[in-house]
Amino acid sequence: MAYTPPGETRKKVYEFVRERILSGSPPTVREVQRAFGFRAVQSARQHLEALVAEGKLVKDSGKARSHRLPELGRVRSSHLIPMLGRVQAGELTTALQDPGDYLLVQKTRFDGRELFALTVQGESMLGAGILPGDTVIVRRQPAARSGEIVVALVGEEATVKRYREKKGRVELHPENDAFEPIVPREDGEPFSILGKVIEVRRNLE
Amino acid sequence: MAYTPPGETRKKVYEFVRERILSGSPPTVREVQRAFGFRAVQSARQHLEALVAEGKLVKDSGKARSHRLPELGRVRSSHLIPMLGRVQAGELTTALQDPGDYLLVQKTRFDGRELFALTVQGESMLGAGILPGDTVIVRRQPAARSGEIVVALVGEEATVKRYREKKGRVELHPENDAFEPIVPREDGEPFSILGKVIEVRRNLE
DNA sequence: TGACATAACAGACAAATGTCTGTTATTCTC
DNA sequence: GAGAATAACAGACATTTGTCTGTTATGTCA
Repeated sequence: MAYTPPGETRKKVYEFVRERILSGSPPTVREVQRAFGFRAVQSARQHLEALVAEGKLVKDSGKARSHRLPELGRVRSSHLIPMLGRVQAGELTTALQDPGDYLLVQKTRFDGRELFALTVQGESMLGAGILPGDTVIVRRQPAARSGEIVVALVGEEATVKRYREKKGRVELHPENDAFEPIVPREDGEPFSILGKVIEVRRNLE
Repeated sequence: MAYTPPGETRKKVYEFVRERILSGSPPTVREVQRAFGFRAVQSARQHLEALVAEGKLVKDSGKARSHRLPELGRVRSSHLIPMLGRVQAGELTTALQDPGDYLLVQKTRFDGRELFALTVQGESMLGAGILPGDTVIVRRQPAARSGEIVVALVGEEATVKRYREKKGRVELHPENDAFEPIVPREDGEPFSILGKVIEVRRNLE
C-alpha cells in the first residue's frame, strides 16, 4: 500500500474495525491487512495497536478477534425472544414453544425465556401511546401491580390493557374513551394475566 | 465431565453459544470446552458440530470464533447504533462520532452508520403515539417525503415532527393541538432534516 | 540538510484455535 | 447380552492468528 498522510488510514482502519465489531464479528489482524491491501501483517497491527493506545479500541492480548469498542462494556446483554403473530389467545402459552419469528432485545434483568412479543390489534390503548400494529414486549408473570400495562387472557382473547385494582376488585382499563373497562370474573369468564408489557416498539419505515 | 442424558448438555451448549454470540463474542471451541469442564476439545466440538448439523448454528469452517445464529442470518444483520443523549442539537452531527450508549437494532436495509437514536423530549407528538422519554431510531437522510416523521434541526434545536410540504412550502407539524406548526425558513433560522424516524421504542419496566 | 515521526514492508516465531483419528463409557432397545 | 446411538475422553497435527525484530520509505520541521 502506498504511503498515506498521517492519520488518514488510521481513521479508516478504526471505522472498518468498528463496523465489524458492531455487526458481530470483529476482524483478525490479517483480515484488516487484507481489507486494506497491506503487504505486511505488521502494518495492520501498528494501526490497531495505535488505536488501542489512543483508547479508541480495547483488546484482549493474545486472543483471536478480541478487539472491542470501549463503550460496549456498557451495552447490556441481548436476547432473541419469540414473536407471536395472530395466534388464538387460547394457544398463546403453548405457542411460545415454537415461535415463527424472533425479536432482538437487550435486557439485563431478564432471561430470554421469560420474554415474548405480540403485535397489538385494536385501538383500545391509544391514550397510552400504543397503536394498532405496535409490538409489545412482554415479561411472563402471573400477577401485576395496579397501574401496570399487562397482557391478559380474558375468555379466549388476549388483550393489552392497564391493570387496576380498586377496593380489591380487578379491572382492565383501556386508554380510549370509546372503550369500556373490563371487569373480569364478574361474568365468570376465564381470566389470567399472561405478563407485563415492558417495552413498546413501532416500525415506521 | 460425567455422562449426561442425551440432548441435555447439547441444549446447554446451544444456550451458552447463543448468549455469547448475542453478547458480541462467539466462543472458541476451547472456550466451550472450559465452560463445560470437558477434558477433551473434541467433546465441545462434537456438540458444536451437531448443533450446526441440526441447523441451530452456522459456522465458517476453519475460522476462529465463527459460529453464528442462523436467525441472525435471516434477519441479515443486527447493529449497535449510537444513542444520543441530551446533546445540543448544534453538536448533533458531530456528537455521532462519540456516543455515550448503544442500542441494538435489527435492520435489513440499513447500514449501522446510517442510524442513530434519540430520546424524545416534550409532548408535541402525543397524537402520533410518541411520548416524552420515548426513543426514536433515526435514519440519517437530508430530505423526506410529505407525511413522514422526521428529526429536524431548527435553529439550535433538534425536534421530532411530521414533515409536510404544502404547495411547495415546508411545514413541521406537531401532533398535539396545544402546539403550532413550525414553518422553517420563514424567519431565516437555519433548518435541515437530520433524518427520518423509522422506529419508536418505549420502556415501561 | 539532518533529526524525527509516521507509514509501510519483510520474514519469522509463538500461541491460539480448528480439526482429525481412535478409544472408552453410558444408555436404550431388541 | 448384543448392537446401536450418544457422550465423553486422549492425544495429536494443521491452520489461523497474534506477536516480534528489524528495515525501508515518506513527510515534517528546525
